[in-house]
Amino acid sequence: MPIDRCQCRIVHEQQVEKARKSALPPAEIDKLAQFFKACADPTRLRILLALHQEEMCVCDLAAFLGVSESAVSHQLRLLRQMALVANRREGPVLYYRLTDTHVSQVVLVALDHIRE
Amino acid sequence: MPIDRCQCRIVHEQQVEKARKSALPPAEIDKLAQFFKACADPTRLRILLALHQEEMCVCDLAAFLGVSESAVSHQLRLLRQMALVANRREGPVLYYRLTDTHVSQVVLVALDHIRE
DNA sequence: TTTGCGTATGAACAGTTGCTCAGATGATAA
DNA sequence: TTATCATCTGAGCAACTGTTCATACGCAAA
Repeated sequence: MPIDRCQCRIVHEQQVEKARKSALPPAEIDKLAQFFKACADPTRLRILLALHQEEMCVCDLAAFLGVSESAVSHQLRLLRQMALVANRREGPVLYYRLTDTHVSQVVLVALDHIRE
Repeated sequence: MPIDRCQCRIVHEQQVEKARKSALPPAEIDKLAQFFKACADPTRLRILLALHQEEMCVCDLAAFLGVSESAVSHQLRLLRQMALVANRREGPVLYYRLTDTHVSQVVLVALDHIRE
């Protein structure tokens, strides 16, 4: 019987209907959530902020962050899958960089928010 | 002995040093991560997007989202603690709204990113 | 004060996350 | 080929997250 989980009697039908009409498709909501998840970890944030300055290899990032190279590699894979970073091979070394400016933009606006 | 966890011999000292100098303080990194965590859940994202249109009460949000009012209330508390939403009481009803435009801005830029 | 409604809260549990460890790639040089 | 280096990957586990359930709170009308 819990089909409609809201047991309230007073529901502003118009507002709910309006929200339903302008809602994004579930697939897009999930993608958005995934994107924010990628930014929602201190280690990954520091990676993104570091790469915002210039490209770096896994080894450098590990030294900068003070964590194991394995941990960095795992995080970079996640960021790669989300298309936030890309890499370039030079011999045995992989240099990572941000894929586009959207990432920096998002982080900088968020920074404005928490600083205000 | 694992003070310096990076066992690599080739570390680009200059780049690491540059990254260290321009790094944000840990407190700010954590705040940023918390902010993104608040956006990193489909339910909370849908709440934020709905409130971007107009203010809504807990009951309406529950109906719109198709989840229990308790679940909505828990999520709203989190968003309140992160100062992403604020509320206004009218009798027994609490109407929630976004606190500022930064949230919408961030979400919209992120949307651009995933759509490109 | 008592009742009823909308909302808030704490405990508890399944699912997820980020790390470490050990081993496997792939490129390069001997 | 073999050895070495930088990096990647899968398994495993402690810590965290989002939901449900039961209960408590706060306001308004009776």
